[in-house]
Amino acid sequence: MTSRLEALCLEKGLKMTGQRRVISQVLSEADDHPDVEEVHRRAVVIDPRISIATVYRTMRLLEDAQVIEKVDLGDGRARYEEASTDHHHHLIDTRNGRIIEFASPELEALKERIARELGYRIVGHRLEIYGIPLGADGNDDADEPVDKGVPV
Amino acid sequence: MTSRLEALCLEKGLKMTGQRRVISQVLSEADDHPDVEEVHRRAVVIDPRISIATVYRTMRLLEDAQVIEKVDLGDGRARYEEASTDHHHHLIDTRNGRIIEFASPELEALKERIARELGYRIVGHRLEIYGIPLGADGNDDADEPVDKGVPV
DNA sequence: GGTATGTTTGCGAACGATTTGCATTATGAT
DNA sequence: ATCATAATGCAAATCGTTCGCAAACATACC
Ligand SMILES: [Mn+2]
Ligand SMILES: [Mn+2]
Ligand SMILES: [Zn+2]
Ligand SMILES: [Zn+2]
Repeated sequence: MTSRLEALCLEKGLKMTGQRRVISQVLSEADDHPDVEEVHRRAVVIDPRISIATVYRTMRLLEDAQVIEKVDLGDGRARYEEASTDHHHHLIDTRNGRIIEFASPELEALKERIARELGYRIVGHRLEIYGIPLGADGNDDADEPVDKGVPV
Repeated sequence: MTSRLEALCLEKGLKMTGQRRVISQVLSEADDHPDVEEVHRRAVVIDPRISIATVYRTMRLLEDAQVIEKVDLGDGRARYEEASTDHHHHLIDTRNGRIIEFASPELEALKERIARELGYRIVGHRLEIYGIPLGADGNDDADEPVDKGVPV
């Protein structure tokens, strides 16, 4: 019954409350990039006495503890994913918000080289690509389910 | 006396008000990536009867007219630069916020290739690198002037 | 140059995402 | 079971940004 993230939290010595357990479970079961409202929505299904403020606080806690990572996908809100996933970036289908994950060693190497040539050591970076499927010019299925992220 | 951006606005047939002239001048003279508050601060020096709301509205107008471009550098606010500059990305010095511009044809090509392999046509993309100078481990001059952007 | 018409402005209020103060409740260690 | 400390819920505050509305303005027309 203890979720993957709950175990991680215990390892890190975080005090485990009921709401933290539920949020950990929600995040463990998520295979997409939910924002805080979405996490709250899913958490409330499991236990209705969880406030949005607690979700905000817990997300920050888990982020600080490096259990989850914030992803900025360009819409106004913060989205999250498990930190244990391999490093990757996101291609956002602008027709419907669907997110495709990808990794590229060449890209990582190139970015290192660019920074080095500018005399810098990289401490972080961000890359997103926005696109539409090849050969799709209309805005078909503009209302399909969103962010069925595919694990990298 | 008519600034570069003011000329552009006239070409596009925008109604030229006093405040739009001033904001155009401020943006024409900027060689960095000011946010709206900063544009307002600079505008007020030239003519004190310019409200922040008008700056917000004018930035959006100029962005829609493709006279300026919004840059998201990861701090909470929107920053802007002239749209006429060549395509480039930003390396942010995390010690002091200084911004270094760079362009990389290899990077652009690679990104195209990645998207194509995923079956997508790119409609936009974003990349920023955060770093500290090679051989700088302390946080020296953490309060120097910020964002002396170097034209690409 | 005056005048009508539609735009733009300034102000403050509204906004959406996130954080925070504070009184209440729960956790984990005795 | 007790207790000190940390976490929660709620509402109010914050930050960047947008919006409604009445007043001021730009431009086209006489
Ligand atoms: Mn991801
Ligand atoms: Mn730039
Ligand atoms: Zn990367
Ligand atoms: Zn690029």
